[in-house]
Amino acid sequence: MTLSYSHAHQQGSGTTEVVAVLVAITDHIARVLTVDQGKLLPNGPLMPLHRSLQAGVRQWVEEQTQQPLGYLEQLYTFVDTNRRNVDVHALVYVSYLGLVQETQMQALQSQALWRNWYDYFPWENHLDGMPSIIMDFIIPMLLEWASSAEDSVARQRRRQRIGLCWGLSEEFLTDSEFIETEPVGDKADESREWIAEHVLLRYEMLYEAGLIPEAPNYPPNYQTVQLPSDWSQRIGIPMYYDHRRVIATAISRLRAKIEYRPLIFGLMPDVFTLSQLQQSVEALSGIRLHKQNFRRLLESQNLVMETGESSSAQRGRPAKLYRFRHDIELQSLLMDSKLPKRK
Amino acid sequence: MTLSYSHAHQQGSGTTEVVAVLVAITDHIARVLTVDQGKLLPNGPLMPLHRSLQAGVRQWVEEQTQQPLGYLEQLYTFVDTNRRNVDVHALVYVSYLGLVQETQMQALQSQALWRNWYDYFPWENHLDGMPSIIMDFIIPMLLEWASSAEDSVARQRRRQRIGLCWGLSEEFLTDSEFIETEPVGDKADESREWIAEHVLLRYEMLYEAGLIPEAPNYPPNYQTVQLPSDWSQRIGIPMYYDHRRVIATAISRLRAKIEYRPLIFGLMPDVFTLSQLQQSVEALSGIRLHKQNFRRLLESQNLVMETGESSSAQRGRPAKLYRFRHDIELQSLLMDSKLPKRK
DNA sequence: ATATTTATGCTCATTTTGAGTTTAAATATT
DNA sequence: AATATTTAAACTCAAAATGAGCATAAATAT
Repeated sequence: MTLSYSHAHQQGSGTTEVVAVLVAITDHIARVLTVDQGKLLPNGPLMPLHRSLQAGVRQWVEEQTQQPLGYLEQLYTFVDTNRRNVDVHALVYVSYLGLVQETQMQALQSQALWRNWYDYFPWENHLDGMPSIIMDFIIPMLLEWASSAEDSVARQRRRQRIGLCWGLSEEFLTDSEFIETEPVGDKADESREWIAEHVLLRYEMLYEAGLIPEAPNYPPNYQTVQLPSDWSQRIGIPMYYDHRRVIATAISRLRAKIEYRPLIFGLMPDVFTLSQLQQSVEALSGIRLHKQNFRRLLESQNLVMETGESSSAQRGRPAKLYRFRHDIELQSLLMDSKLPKRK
Repeated sequence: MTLSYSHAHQQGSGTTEVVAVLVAITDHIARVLTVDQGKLLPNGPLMPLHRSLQAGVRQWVEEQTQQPLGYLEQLYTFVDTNRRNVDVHALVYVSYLGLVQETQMQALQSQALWRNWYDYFPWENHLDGMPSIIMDFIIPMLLEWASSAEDSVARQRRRQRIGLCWGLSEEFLTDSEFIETEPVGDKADESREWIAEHVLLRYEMLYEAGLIPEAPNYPPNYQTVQLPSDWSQRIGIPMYYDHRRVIATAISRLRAKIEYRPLIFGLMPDVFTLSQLQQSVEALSGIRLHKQNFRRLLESQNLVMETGESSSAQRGRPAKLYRFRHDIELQSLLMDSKLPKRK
């Protein structure tokens, strides 16, 4: 099979494909498994022999990447009307999120590659503070886009959306002359809250504004705007089809769900320190957490137990080693919920 | 088209269908729109002319029920390997959740019918306390099922699952002789918490235990069990294919999401009292809420505004009338999130 | 020896939550 | 007409959860 995966499945008689976002953490960096020089996610057609969608995902992922998988959950189903089979039926593709433990990572096929997921979404990495690209480029571009709307209501709506998606204050976004009012600097940084799990909303806003190479209206044609010549570098690696949107969907789901379900299970080795655990959660959420409160939360959840041993630390005081309590696996998988209690 | 919908689409060349769970509230009762004597959800094949899955859903629903729809969100994608097209490809069907305002409900086609959703899930209605069917029949049957497992580990796991899904205490479920130990009565009722959004988990447990007519292993063949002769009445109305599971998925999603997104928007008339709003939320969640705290939550969210008028009450003090603040529609659609704040 | 680094235990003010009580304004009953 | 009943809505209060910080412990680096 020397064809690139981007064309290998075009001629199938079926109309359904599966596509997988596999996630693992190595060197405190969240990564996704890609094929075809990082331009595609593992994918393949659903075949008559597959007894379920999951079975299809597992077969194609293993065939294309040699990577065995554990936890797998369905994400979203897309239709691509640009890709049709011989019967002119549009292609339907069902996306899945999979988690891989570092210790389970396999020697991969040549085409398969684990990539830092922030290579595709540079603006989502706030581990060292808000990346400069947001205030330097993204927000000014988006404000141009907002100003290019038809009527003033639409303009105001877009500005409001920008503020909510990117965690900026209202005043900062009120009518156009935002440069003259104030030395902006730190004022904007802390005004509202950056919500980590809004990955998909942010991606879709950039897409809608024509700032993403995959978008049909890229580059945008607002009156005054000029994209920097190296824009396509700065805005992250483009992918074929809508695979970048699929990754954004996966990150959104993961960031949202990790707050109320112990999905992090599926990404950690058997034994770990609490700092390693925290760093893994931070790698996913893209923001730093308060160490003491993180530990308090963990204790209250009763998810981990000490092994009795300590890590042979590199620098400071050695940390105790922990493992997940697999006896409450089920409970934790179920645990959800906090309705305003019944009367 | 005189064929029942259950057979109308069998011969299509495509392999993808859409199926919709439309929800509305009338007389303080949550209802779903059904076709074919309440045995099916509106559904139809995805066709080449449809430019999106949503478009397919809208077309088929309007054709089969005359019901126009507003809010629509994707639920989950299933595969039915028992239903295959001419190319032997298994049928893939994508399910959607739609919300309909009472004022938008249309005169329906003869085959279409709005049904109380608790007709399909009698055990999910806790508006007048826990329904007796749970303690009288469901739990004893499920404990039989747990006891029928291979080894003692599996038995204990099943008992634990039962407790978590149905909100029962651990002690209540420890080894088999639960009848001899205590007069059970009220002890079990309050021991743990009933989690409203676990609708799907509960349905799937009943299905797995063979207690649901749709299940392949129904009726179950545990040694001692005998289902009451009117069991299939008590356990709710069966549907064709897995459409009951699709409804369970929809209720789960709705109950979970209503806690952090103002989906209730899509089910209310333009103007309403706070009591009506609360009764609608209760109709969905199946449990009663604390009135004062419900109002406090609403105020803090800033979702509604007074109209200035009052309702001409039937009985007691007239209530103020409110409407949703459509100016913050976007904000509310976005609003999520509560990560343990970044350091 | 002393500074630095990492881990971990503990405190404290603020906010959120669960669960009342009290007062108001209408209709129903005697 | 007087009183009970019903629904609405304002306010109180204790317990729990949350955000943020200080203090101490146990290792390595200078």
